[in-house]
Amino acid sequence: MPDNVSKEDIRSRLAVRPGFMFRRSAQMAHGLFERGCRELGLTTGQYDVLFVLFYESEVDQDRLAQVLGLDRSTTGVLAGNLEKKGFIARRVKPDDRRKRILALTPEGAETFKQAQPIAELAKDKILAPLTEEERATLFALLGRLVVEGD
Amino acid sequence: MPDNVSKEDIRSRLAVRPGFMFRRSAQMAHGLFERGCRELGLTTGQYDVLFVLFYESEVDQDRLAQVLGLDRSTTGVLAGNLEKKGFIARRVKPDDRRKRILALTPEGAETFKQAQPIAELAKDKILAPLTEEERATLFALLGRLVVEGD
DNA sequence: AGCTTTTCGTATCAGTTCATACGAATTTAT
DNA sequence: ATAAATTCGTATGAACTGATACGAAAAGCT
Repeated sequence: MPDNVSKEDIRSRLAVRPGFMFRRSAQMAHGLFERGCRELGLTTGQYDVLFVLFYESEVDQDRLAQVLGLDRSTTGVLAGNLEKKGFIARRVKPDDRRKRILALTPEGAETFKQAQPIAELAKDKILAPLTEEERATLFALLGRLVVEGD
Repeated sequence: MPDNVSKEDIRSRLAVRPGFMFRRSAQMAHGLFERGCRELGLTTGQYDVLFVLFYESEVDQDRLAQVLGLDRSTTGVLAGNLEKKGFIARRVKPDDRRKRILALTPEGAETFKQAQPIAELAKDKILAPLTEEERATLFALLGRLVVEGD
């Protein structure tokens, strides 16, 4: 147990721990997006759901969970909050009554479109310190870590 | 609103969004660590606190929050949970009675030591797909995104 | 058909995270 | 020295996240 450790020392120790750096990155991206989206009342998780629903139809909760890499409980909470806000609608799937089909409402689609420029701005701010090439490198590396199966 | 979008399409759309990829990375690291640490009853956030306290002494909550990049509420909850488990002790700082000095208990230090090999193993698993050089690149890039000020 | 297993969504509980607001203590300004 | 502003911790409320367990529905098996 060393003593007399400077702030820089502890910071550099933390800076090589993947768990810590990933949490900090996610936290920073989350904060930037949400501060920009404050007036729309959209959280990052909710934006992700609208994102999927905007580009894909006939999505049930289980599929949504798989695509977003979430478990069923979390997906249910997210969908519930979006339904409360009137941004998505849930209906039982006729062929398989265990499943609920999710779809954007007109308000949900409209809100998603309004959030697009905010999301772009947040993305730019987050990645501002990196060149185009470095951004590509970063996403390529992360893509190899984040495996589909989970 | 395009239709007939394949699973790969939506995945590749998500794969270039920093918010999404950072969340997924953090989620993966978090899950790996916590599954390994199950029997110790340590979460990643709690491990981070023990990590700082192990290498630094006379840490008050505000300083801890700064180093870990957390706000005061979160830090208070984390410290409270660790205190309940008997892993840390809190005492009022004599010079400034607004502050609480945090310190590892012997049990806390012991548990941290036991968690070390688990943390190393999780780190190896997470970064397994990358070479040493790629890992260095990744941390260098992330380090430039995660700014100290916030 | 009838029984078992699997799948999908939900409910509950715990932990993390932030925003906001409040009380106590300190510091600064007048 | 007294008043105002700032700082530190806490309390409350909301959202995200996973684990576990449960009920309903579908699929598989005998």
